[in-house]
Amino acid sequence: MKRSLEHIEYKEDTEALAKFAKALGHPTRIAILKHLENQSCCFTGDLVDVFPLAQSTVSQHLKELKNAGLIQGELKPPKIKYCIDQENWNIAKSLFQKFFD
Amino acid sequence: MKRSLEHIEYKEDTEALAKFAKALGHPTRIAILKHLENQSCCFTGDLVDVFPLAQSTVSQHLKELKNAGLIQGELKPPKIKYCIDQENWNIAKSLFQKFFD
DNA sequence: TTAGTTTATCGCCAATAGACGATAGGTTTA
DNA sequence: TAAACCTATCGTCTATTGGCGATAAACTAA
Repeated sequence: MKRSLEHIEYKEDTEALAKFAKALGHPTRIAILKHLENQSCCFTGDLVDVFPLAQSTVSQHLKELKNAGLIQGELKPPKIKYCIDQENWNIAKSLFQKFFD
Repeated sequence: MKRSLEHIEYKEDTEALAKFAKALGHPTRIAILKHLENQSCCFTGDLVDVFPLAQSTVSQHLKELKNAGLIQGELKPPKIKYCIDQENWNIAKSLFQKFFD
């Protein structure tokens, strides 16, 4: 994008909401989060079994969810346990709530 | 994306939520919608004045919001009046609500 | 009919996203 | 130590996104 440097300034809430929404903007990531809500937590391998996607692809989606703050990874060697990041989850929840009135 | 043809099948709600989220995944579009919530309605030209973006860019964002169903355009020649699509807005609202529990 | 106004679309370009296979980096177990 | 297991990262590819200017399309007003 040509204007990536001379960035438009938006309100903090607007940026935050867009960031969360962007992370939710792919059905696989929605499905991952729904899965995490049910199971409360799970490992990467569990998800690779659930979705017909390469392990690297699932890992990439997890990374994006983690970057958005929606999930967090806990080292349980040799596995990694992913859970909803409850704090940011609540922030996202209230941002969407407020947005939709 | 290599697998765009052999698409994964997700639940209807998952697809719908991802579609709405994707449309919300850009700060400009969030800002446009917030503006529409305040003004209830507005014309393309109004938004072009508000945002430091080319007219074609604003038009493009409006198109994406319309494709997602979040807004609708009403012909008021020679202008076009954009408003929130209340029906789909409520659908989106409840999908996000349900998603976040 | 002509000119002006308003918005959508087209064509282009750079950057990002989404998929994959292959590889690397841990940890556990034999 | 060696082998096995689990996950992240790298490199590559294609599709999509987001920006712009220029142009087209549709309507109004002179």
